[in-house]
Amino acid sequence: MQTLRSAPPAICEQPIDRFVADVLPSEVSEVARLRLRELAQPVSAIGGEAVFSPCTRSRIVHIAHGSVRLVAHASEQRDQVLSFHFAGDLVLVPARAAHGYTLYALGACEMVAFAADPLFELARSDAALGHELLTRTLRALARSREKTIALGRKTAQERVASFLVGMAERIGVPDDEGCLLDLPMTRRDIADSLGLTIETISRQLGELRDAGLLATSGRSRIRLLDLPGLAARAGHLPAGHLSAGHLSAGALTKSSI
Amino acid sequence: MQTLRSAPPAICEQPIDRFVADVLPSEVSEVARLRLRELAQPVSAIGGEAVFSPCTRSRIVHIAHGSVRLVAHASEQRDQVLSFHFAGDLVLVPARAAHGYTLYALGACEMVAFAADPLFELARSDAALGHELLTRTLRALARSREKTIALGRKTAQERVASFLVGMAERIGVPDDEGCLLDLPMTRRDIADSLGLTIETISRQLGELRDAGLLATSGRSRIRLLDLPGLAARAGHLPAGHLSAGHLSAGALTKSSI
DNA sequence: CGCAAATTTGACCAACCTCAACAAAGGTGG
DNA sequence: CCACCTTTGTTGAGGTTGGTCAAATTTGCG
Repeated sequence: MQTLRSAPPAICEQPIDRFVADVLPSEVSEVARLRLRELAQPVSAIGGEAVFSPCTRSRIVHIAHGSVRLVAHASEQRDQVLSFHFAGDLVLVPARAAHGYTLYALGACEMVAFAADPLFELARSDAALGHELLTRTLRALARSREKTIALGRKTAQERVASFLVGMAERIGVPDDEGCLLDLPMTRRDIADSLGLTIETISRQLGELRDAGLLATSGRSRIRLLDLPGLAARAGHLPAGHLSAGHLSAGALTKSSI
Repeated sequence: MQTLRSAPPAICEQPIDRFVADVLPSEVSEVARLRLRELAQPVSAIGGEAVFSPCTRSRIVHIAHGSVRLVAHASEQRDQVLSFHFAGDLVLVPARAAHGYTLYALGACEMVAFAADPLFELARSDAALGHELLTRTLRALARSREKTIALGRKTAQERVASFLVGMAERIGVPDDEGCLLDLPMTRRDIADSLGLTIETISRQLGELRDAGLLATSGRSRIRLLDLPGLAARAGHLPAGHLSAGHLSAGALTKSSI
């Protein structure tokens, strides 16, 4: 991956190189690569920091290291977390419209940001880049729809179980006795993501613990002891006959807008 | 738009031609057009009919005439309407994954369906088609996020007001005294879309009527008398300083996946 | 070790749901 | 064109889930 130009002495991989490796398909034209490097804008943030406070122009952000939450402001004191994103993901932060949007770092983050419009313009002429953006946007849409189902028609317990199963797929570490989760977000983040309160999150986690489905240790460590049991409580269809389509569960494991 | 091949004697426009006119950018290559005609699958449905009952392969459906609702089945007796779509829109009906999905006609419908995979494959080589699909998918994502905000953090009244404002933008007919809506969906459809019950929809419409914001006549006719007032009750940011970005409110008016 | 922030737990409350009865709409057949 | 009838929508009474407020407890950092 010889993509460095004026190679800065890097201890670890530079965010821009991580972006190239993660997002650019090998068929992307050389001219598009150069244009992307022109548009790329490196961004760092520390935990809790608002990356695009009042986001005035839509942006596409690639997460090289760390994790973030994308928040919509429904009103004073009412935030809705639209999505969580981890290293390797691409996030679309929309410009203010009917609501305002902000991207917050959940911990120290290294990112590469692009103004959305020139990026989409570039995709108009480069089919490989366009296809990559389309694929990721479709994944984001699938996740957003899952969230719609959860918020519209699921109980508090089902929402929490869905959240845990979803996080297990994305950042869970397989383990002899289930799956280990080290959540970078607080209870408030989870509550604002699931349309609940921190108290309800706490109570539901307690119930799932009492039911033997998980064990907690400290603030952020959760061991999932019975993933199928959790999926059942999440109101998911029984697994096993999932189709192998373009957007099947497996395809959703990594990276999305 | 000379896209007819073996011109069938058509009284009105054929669905496939409507699709070509609505969706295909003029730059789409001739070879891609031919391939699209191969993949296209005309579909008709009457009101209430399930178009893809248990949707096994992901599909992209273009609505030539009529309107539809995309439904996710959270469980027996618990449906969530993910989106409504009208003539000119493109809908992605996902294959069964964690939940099952079905597309229902809201009235008599003429559509053109595609298996999603070959369509995306075609977009991989044709940048213009890819860009069109990307643009529409981004709109769908923006709408889905709006719904997430509504379901996660809005009261029943705010949800109903948001719904009305959104429908006004899509199918409202401007009128000397506000905006006239002729809703093709039932109260149940609205309830399943907003994560509420039909009784709550009815009561909230009653309150908005008593507040002088709208007038109803019959089951489906609603006259919106005070759009700014409704937008305020919807919890929207005050209008006026909306950015002109790729996905600003105006750009969302028509067509999406 | 001390402390501020995060989380848990408990008691109470309200928004919305459930169940039930009623009214209106609008299609059908006479 | 009208009476009937089914479907859809409205209204009311009471229950439940999850929210609110407050206090106790834990975490993990300095």
